[in-house]
Amino acid sequence: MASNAVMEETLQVLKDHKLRVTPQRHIILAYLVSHHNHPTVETIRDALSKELPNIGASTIYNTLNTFVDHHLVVELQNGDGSTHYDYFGSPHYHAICTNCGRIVDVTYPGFSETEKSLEEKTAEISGYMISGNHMEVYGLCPECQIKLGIKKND
Amino acid sequence: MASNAVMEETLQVLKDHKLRVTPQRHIILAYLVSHHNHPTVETIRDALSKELPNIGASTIYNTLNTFVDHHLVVELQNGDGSTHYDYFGSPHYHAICTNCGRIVDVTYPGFSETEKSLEEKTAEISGYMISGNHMEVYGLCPECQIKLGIKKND
DNA sequence: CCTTACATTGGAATGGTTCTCATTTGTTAT
DNA sequence: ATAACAAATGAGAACCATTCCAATGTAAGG
Ligand SMILES: [Mn+2]
Ligand SMILES: [Mn+2]
Ligand SMILES: [Zn+2]
Ligand SMILES: [Zn+2]
Repeated sequence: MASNAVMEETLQVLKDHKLRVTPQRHIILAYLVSHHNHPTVETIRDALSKELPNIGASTIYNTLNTFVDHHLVVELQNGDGSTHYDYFGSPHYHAICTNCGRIVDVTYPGFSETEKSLEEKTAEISGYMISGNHMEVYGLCPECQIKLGIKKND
Repeated sequence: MASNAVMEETLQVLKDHKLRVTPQRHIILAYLVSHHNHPTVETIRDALSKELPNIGASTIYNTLNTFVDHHLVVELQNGDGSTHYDYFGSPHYHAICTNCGRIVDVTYPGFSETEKSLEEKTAEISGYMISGNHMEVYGLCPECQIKLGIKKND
């Protein structure tokens, strides 16, 4: 279960975004804030089965779509057919395993400059009024490298 | 219809990748090489209805998935629910309109360095063995800016 | 030309996501 | 506190992009 501090924080986030505070929204957001596992709707439903035993799948979809609209949450695909969700509290991007689908967070000093530069150049060239970006990197996670018997430098 | 030169080029591409040369593959690849409209499976099916009146949807999916596996083609989502496909002849990324879904190609001098740097840093930090990346930028296309009556600098 | 491994076909199945609508609930104003 | 209204919820049905399957067709090598 989410800590008291997380519950306070998420309550404030909902209020800041002028979103109606329902138990479902509060609990889902608290779950996302305290878990960086990039869950699917099913994963969330299972994880919250104690706190919200009767929640409908549509409510989870509605809630997550609302969070996405408010840029609280981002959507990710890893090739397994379902959408993964991620609370976007601090800027980062993702490395996605092409073998097992594992998604890990990545950032580095200077990443936000890279981002900003990409957006500025894109605006200049395309004429789009930029509102955001997604960067993803694909490859084999360390575990799959071992599992598949692949040598790094050879 | 695709030009003679395109047909020769795509034939060679298929051979280079040791892909069996079927009319369906050849025509689909030629279509993608000569159109940068980021089509869906339905778009492709409609566009090729003269040349391939009896092609099955599963054949188009199979073909495109094969091309994706061989890194000839990349998949894109623009939020309309279906996957868009793009022949990836030269390195570029995409600006996607959040209002109408329009996808345009972008590149700039130094882009490949940005890409390479992102991949190297990701490998270092995550331990993944990198095989590729996707970068996308979101915003309003020029047409939608006008349609929605949005001023750029104000 | 024969062989065979692989590709195509079309229809059915799948499954993630959205839709519908009756009911409940949160919020704001009185 | 209460009332009134808009918005959210949840169960199930509907949707539809994509995959699966078994039968048929065909490209490519010998
Ligand atoms: Mn993340
Ligand atoms: Mn493109
Ligand atoms: Zn993996
Ligand atoms: Zn647009």
